[in-house]
Amino acid sequence: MAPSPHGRPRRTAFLLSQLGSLSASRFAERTRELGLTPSDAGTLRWIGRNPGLSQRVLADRLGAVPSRVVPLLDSLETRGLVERVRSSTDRRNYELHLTGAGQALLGRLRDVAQEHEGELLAPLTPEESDELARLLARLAEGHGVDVEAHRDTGR
Amino acid sequence: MAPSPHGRPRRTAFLLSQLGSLSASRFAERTRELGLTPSDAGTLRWIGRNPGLSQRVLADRLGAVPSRVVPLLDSLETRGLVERVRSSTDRRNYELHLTGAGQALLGRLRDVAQEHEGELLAPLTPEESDELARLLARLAEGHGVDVEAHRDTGR
DNA sequence: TATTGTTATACTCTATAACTATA
DNA sequence: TATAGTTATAGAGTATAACAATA
Repeated sequence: MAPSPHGRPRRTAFLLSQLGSLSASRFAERTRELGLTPSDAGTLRWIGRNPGLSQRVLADRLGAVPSRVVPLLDSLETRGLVERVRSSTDRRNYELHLTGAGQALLGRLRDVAQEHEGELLAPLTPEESDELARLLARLAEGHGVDVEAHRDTGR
Repeated sequence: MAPSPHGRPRRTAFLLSQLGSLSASRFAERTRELGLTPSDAGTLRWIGRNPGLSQRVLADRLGAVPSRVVPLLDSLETRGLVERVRSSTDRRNYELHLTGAGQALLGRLRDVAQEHEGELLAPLTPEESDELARLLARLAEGHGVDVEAHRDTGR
């Protein structure tokens, strides 16, 4: 890319990294208030949208390795948020479901996500927020980032 | 924040996290080709801009703890990129400097950063890139993010 | 023989606290 | 007594590979 009009190099990519990190850490603070890590939150989201999915598929969706989701689900199951049900058709794998408590928490999680969104975009006007959303969506599309994928970036 | 005009919740904050993570990991790939971690790169940048600074100050600038910068500098010093010079006025602390090789590598690092910027913004027109830079700068300012600070987010 | 989920292990990254040497 | 830097240790997070159960 060419330098900016004044000859000073642009740092937009770097700024994007910094703000992305800020957004992720602020969101992690909010999920922590719900007793969840960002990985917990992503897992609840995926199971909520795709009830009955297997651990193998969940691992793929999260961009994680199967052994990684074991302690993740152990923790959520212990807290009564998720259930592992043996598949009757293939007894090797589980069908994952949210419990009632899990669904309720997922609802609160969505509220929290919207609050987070509002706080993050507060410095912008509604028009600017719209424009930013458009530009980021275009950038994501150009780089093949799946907007729906919930690959948690961790902290 | 209010939902988007069509009632579907916006995911701009999440998109920002994802793209920030993408930007950081792509940059890490490029620095790795130079034999540097992102932390190495940030350290070279800070010393290059502030020759003679102490490890304590460097740690503050990097947002790290003093014990963290020890192995970082050990590695850079072993590779002949950085020098630790005992301060003559206060023999407790070091004055950090880049060697000639360190300065040369910092130059290549700047080239790499600009290439990275170009690749990342490639899906946008120049006008859109300008607009994105403006919006992100406004967002950073609103949240008190120091644009010059080089707090590396890690991977 | 292949696949799902599990366990055991190890590796990376980082922070905390104790230590030394100077001041 | 306070500060710069160092070392030792421990913790979080994650991946790799071997394993048991089922297909």
